[in-house]
Amino acid sequence: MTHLAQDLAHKLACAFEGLGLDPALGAVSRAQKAEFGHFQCNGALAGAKAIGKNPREIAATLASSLATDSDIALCEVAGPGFLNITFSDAALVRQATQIAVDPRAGALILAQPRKIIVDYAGPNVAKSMHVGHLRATIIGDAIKRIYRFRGDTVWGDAHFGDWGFQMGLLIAALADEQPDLPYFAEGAEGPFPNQSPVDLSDLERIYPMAAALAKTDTGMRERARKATAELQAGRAGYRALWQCFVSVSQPTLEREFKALGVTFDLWLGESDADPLIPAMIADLEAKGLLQDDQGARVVFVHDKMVPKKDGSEGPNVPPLLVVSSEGSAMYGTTDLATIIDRKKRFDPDLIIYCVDQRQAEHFETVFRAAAKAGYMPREALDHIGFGTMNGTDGKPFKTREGGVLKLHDLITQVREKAQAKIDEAGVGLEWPASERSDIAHKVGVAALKFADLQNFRGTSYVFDLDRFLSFEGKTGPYLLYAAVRIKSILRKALEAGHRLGPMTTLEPSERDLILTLDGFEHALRGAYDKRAPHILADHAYSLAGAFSSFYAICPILGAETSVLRGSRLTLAQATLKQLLIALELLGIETPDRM
RNA sequence: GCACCCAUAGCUCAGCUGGAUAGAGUGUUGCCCUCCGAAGGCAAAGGUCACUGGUUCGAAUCCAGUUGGGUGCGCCA
Repeated sequence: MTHLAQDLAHKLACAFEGLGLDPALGAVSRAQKAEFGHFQCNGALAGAKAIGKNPREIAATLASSLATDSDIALCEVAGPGFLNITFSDAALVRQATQIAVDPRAGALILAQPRKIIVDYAGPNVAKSMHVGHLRATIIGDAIKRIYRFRGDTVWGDAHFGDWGFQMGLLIAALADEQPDLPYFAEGAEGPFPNQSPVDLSDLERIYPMAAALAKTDTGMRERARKATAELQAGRAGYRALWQCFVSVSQPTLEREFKALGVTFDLWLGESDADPLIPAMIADLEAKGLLQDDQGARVVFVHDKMVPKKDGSEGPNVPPLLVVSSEGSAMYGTTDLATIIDRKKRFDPDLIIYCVDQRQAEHFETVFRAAAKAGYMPREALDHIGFGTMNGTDGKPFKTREGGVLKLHDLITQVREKAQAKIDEAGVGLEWPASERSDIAHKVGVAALKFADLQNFRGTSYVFDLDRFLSFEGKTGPYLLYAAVRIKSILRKALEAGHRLGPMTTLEPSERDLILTLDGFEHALRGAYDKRAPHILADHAYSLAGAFSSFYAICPILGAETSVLRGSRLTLAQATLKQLLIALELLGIETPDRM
């Protein structure tokens, strides 16, 4: 599989090299205007500086090197030294044909695949998911799919938040509320009842209450710390109770992931790393990394000292807190032990953490400690942060009632909106009810995911419910609509006995569509290298747009000749294939009709 | 106090190695369904790229500073 842009860049790179210049100058990009041709190369301008020559002369030399190339219809020097390149229709047709027969629609496979773990979503015990979890879930899922598609071996891990002080809080709060439960009896060894004494709604009521109380009530805080330490030390009653918390939380979380079409290869929890902690602490101690500090045991990871507000000096990066003064494992302890666990189980080349940007410093601390202790090199650990979700007022998002919007409610809303849209448009009234509701679900989830994935992950963004509920313009449903129309055409072609045929003469909109198809690999590589799914989302949108323009101008089934019809069917088929792959990599399912 | 991130059209956002007249969507104003699905297409209007200075033939992009906003800063995760 070759690509027009890549081949062109390669040819220009050779020409630059022939002039004694950096081959990287041969990079090309899609022309920004139709009159500039198909691609432009700006390397002559940058190269001119290096060897002190006129950029137009260099550009002219490059142009003459392409003059005899049969793929190039036109290559001209413009302005101060831009090179505008137009491909021949023969080259475009050849490229479209290649994509049409390639099962990967033009996407290459990595020459050197790696083993990668993607840590994403981060659901927690006792907390149902809200809109804030949306990004962590769907961005991580898209990253996983993109990496896997390009050839890496990838494990997605939910990294279930089932450990630490929050568990102690729940235990202490429940002990206050129902002290007679058998789990709380001193020295109780069990067996304990199979039936959980609480359900998720109990936990969701208890947890915020306990967390708030612990902020003001030192007694509550102490009881929770003690419970945390005892749970981690293995107190049977607490372990049994903790198991209940996990078992009532997990199914609800899995329901949400299923609705979003998100799956995990591993559902490991923070607790799974717990057994490794004692040995890890001993190891850190043996390596001389563990130090006593303010009653806790820490690993210092700073590289310099900086002045602090009280006038004293402190480390520029806070130390990793390994053992609290209560003797409990902390967030960072678990994360460090999880790295050891992952290394042991999977020996990954890279671990990607898809977690809120606000935790950047925490991960930096953990990664440095891991490198210092020799568990994983620093560059094999990467935190992919994303911004917070704000309301239209620019402040952290809240519903009108002032609470958080649950993910389940959001999904329900978009699905209902999609259902209403289908009903109102009167489409498919004769379709089975089950299919109509399935379509509504797919359309709704597509809207939800694309609204988020089209933004660069790094910055905070505004959560506007209306935007998520919009199905027009640059939205998920627009992409589905384009795909569904192609499916419909191909279905009708099949019924009428029309066949796909070789590509022939091209209209301008067809050339544009082919050039867009050609850019798939570039977009995929960008999304992969930058760990930024929005680059792929943008390509999918461009592709759907290029098809829609083509569709509006060029009749396919009603083409003037059967040769032309066959050619356009082939182009439509290639477009559909690539669009479906792109959507799948974004985690968006496409219905057959809508 | 220190550190990191951000500032682009009325609104929500793209802008890849610095490159030609800064792009989408939405909203506003037009036009297009006797013809493959109008959740669509075509077009117009709309920007001192927060501000100032610097580097460069050339800066939204790189550097410095200013202003405005966000986030974080050891015993929550």
